[in-house]
Amino acid sequence: MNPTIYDVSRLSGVSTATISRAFSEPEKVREGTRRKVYEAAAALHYSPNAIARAMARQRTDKIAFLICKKGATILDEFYASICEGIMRETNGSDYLLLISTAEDWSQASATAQSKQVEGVILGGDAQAELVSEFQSKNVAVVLVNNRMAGFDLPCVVSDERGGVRQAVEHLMERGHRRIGMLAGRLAPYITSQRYSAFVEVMTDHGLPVRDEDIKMCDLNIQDATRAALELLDRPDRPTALFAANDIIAAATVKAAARLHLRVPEDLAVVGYDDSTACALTEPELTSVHIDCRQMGQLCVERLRAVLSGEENVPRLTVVPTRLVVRRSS
Amino acid sequence: MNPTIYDVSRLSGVSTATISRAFSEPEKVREGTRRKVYEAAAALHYSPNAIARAMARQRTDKIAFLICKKGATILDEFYASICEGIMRETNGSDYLLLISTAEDWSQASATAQSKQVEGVILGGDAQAELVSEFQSKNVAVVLVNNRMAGFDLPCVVSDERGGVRQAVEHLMERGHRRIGMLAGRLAPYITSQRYSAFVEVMTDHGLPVRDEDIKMCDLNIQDATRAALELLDRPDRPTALFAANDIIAAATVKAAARLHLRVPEDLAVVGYDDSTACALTEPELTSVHIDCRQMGQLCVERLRAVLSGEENVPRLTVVPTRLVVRRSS
DNA sequence: CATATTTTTGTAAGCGCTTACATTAGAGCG
DNA sequence: CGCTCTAATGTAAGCGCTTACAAAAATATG
Repeated sequence: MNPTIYDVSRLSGVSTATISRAFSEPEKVREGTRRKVYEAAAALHYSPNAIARAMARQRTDKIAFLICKKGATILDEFYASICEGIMRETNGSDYLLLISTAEDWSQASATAQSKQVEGVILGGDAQAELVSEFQSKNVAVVLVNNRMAGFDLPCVVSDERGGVRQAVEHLMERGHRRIGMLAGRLAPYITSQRYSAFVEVMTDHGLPVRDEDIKMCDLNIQDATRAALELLDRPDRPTALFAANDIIAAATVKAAARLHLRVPEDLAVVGYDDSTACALTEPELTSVHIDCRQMGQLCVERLRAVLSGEENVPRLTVVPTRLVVRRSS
Repeated sequence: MNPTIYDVSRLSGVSTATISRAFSEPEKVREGTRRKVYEAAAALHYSPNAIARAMARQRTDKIAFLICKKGATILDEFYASICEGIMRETNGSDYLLLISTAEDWSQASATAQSKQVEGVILGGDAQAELVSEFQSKNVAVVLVNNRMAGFDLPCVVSDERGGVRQAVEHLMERGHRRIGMLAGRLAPYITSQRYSAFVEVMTDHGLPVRDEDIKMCDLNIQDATRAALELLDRPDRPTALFAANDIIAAATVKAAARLHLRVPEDLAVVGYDDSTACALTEPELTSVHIDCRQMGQLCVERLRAVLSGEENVPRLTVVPTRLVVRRSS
């Protein structure tokens, strides 16, 4: 059996109340007493029992990172990186982090409720119902890489439009005027952001956005390869391609190889996410780097702020991106 | 405030003891009573408070997946997949899963202690000290993809030797007799397993293992590319290469492209792990698939068994691998 | 030095469950 | 129908902390 606060009390001759204070608000106990307490605690290898503490305090200190998406999730490098950031920020703290993936919101909500979570960071395509559900149960919510109209909650997002701008303007600087895009389907928020930003940047620079230079594809390498081949296998093809993510960019490089196009001489390619995939292709991919770790850390900060009842927690936090130039452009 | 067991008691006219039983051992309460309880609970949106339950039961139902490795961890597809399996198996259950990475064992141990974990699944290169520490604190331990001499605990590993055999014999079937290997440094257990298995298989088939056909490299694409170039850039090169993992295999494909060797005609390549990297290279990589998800699930099963005091929990569980043949061989 | 004020410490009542033990209801039987 | 035996239910004492409130000690004040 682990030692309890009573054991420490007996050994140190100090009351349990004071011992409790010595651990949770040390400034409220006098130097000498505090020392006695710590010594006794050390001698007994005592450390406060988190369960009992949670019980008495009526708080669980549990937060969750919930990825709402079908299929592989934590496997997705993007979410894994955010997760890493969240873990980093959470590790030393009192918070207990619960990581979970949920396919539908009722499952997510059930999990959160039964595990007594006080706050959640929602990644992926969280539906509005889920958020309402949490709010009605008084669970704090922070959204990551998503935004939701009609809800008043902190969101942490990467600067998608800025990232696209960096990528596309980089291609322009390299002299490209005929720039196409391989846009992804299926990831509503991100996809639409990247596509519309692309159009915006092109327009800003007075370049035409031609229908035949734009293709949509699913976010897997097979379909992306198919789309890339269609887009490239004609004499009148663009000289540069902006891919909505690195997987699509890698597919583009493969398609180029099959068509005997040299990258970057015949075709420049820029990806998005700066994932490990970038290093694997020949040549390596230029890509837009997202600071996922920082996003994760920021999420925890926001959540902590909400949970501790701070006023004026920022509603929108935009994390800047950075272009990493490699050999594909 | 959430409803408590007393509220349900009042509404249903049943004692708290019976209500408690209705939730944790329903077979012990009579049909009619049980119905009354559930109805009242539903009306109040009651669900048992896990904290209080843990407090009373003197069990936390918390388990942890601890990845002991420096640097990126959850980002590593291999661990992420295991993690996925663990989450799957854990999700519906009463267990609360804590996922954490730790660079050194004292940190790991501190985390586990302060979070009141009852059992841990240790991934990565856990040191013996850490295991002793846990055992002395009565925390159940299961090892994944690792084995530790001198400790009596369940281990779940993939069949490394079998996987290597599948890969190498596949190359032999394709007619290769001059087979080299790019072995990884830095991951003690796995690296040594794969290397020695390679030597074993070659020897079994009466093929020579030539020093100049074997190279060690770090597990990153740069160093692997360097090693692959060294290995391949000579007239007397092997006709097939077995890479200790997919990253190294991808590097090999890159090196081959730079040397204008056609894959698989001039050089066959087989990787290991069957990671997403396989699909990204041109041509796609033949690789050995590890069923990480199943490994994760098995870990939870073993841990559950140990925690519930079962006798004769299997000490070693070997998960079979499967060769996935693609265009690189 | 006595008194008022502030700081530190102690006492004890919960927090929401579980469970050993006591009690009661129901079943089985002569 | 009265008795025994078993199954179902209830009573109440914790689980290890926190914290409101009371008491005591330290410090400041006249």
